[in-house]
Amino acid sequence: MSTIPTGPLEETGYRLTAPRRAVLEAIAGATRPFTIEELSDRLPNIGRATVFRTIKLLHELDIVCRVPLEDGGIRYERSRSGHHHHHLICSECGSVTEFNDPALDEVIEQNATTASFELDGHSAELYGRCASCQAAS
Amino acid sequence: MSTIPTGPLEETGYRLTAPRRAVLEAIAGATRPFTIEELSDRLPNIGRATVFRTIKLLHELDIVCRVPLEDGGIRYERSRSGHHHHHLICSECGSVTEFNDPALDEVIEQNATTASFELDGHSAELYGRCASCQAAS
DNA sequence: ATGAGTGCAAAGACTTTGCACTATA
DNA sequence: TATAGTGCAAAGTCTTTGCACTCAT
Repeated sequence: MSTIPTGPLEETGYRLTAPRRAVLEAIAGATRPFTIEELSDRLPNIGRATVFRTIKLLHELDIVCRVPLEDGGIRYERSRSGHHHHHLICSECGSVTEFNDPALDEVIEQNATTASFELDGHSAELYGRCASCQAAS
Repeated sequence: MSTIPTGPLEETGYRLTAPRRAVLEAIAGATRPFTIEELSDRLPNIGRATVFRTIKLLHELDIVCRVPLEDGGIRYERSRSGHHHHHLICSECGSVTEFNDPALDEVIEQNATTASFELDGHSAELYGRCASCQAAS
């Protein structure tokens, strides 16, 4: 079970309320990137608006990050502190696996430099079929 | 001025109608990635639903592709035939520049291979400030 | 002529907002 | 206790759908 990162909230002057704790726990317990709806369903005692507001806040504080899907949909997941990563998204079972490759980040930075572009952030998502779905067919 | 690619529509058995021509022209004339709303505003005589349906169709036929923005928004642009490319998206002026880097694609493929992932497609977007916005500040 | 395509308006899905109430700091 | 945060319901957005009509083939 993961630790719930309450620090960033308190440190930034936000109040640590029961609904926020509940959202943080649900996020910490999530086994894969989730939609607002899934999160909200898991938290029936918390208003949907609050879930939206909380996720928006956590996203601003970099506690959660967005996972853009191929169909334009969006999921969220806990940010690994400071470690930027990318995703392997299975279009068959929907599983999302993280990976990290310094070479990839480097190539991206090189492209930005070449274009005289001041890089703030980037996203790289790979879409296809995961190993288990391949094995299953 | 770019040529309007009507071929893919006809070849696939879709009818080449006046509204579709108009959408294709608007796309060909676009100087930067557009939203459905912008496109629809440019085509006041065409029903919004038709614009949605047409873009959906063109996206399936790979005539347009999605440009995912950092804030989760989506824009579209003409696909360069067969040439997968990536974007430099300026968060200040909103300009989108394409780039292409075989090294980037290669690193991505390597990661997929390492993870035994069957790669269908990928997206890589770089967010930051373009050269002119840097110069302007 | 005939069925794909269209426009309109209604319905849906998703997200935000207003406001009175609650509870943290 | 002062005010950030919450819940609810209403209001927005954005997108899709139903249906009768039109038009490309």
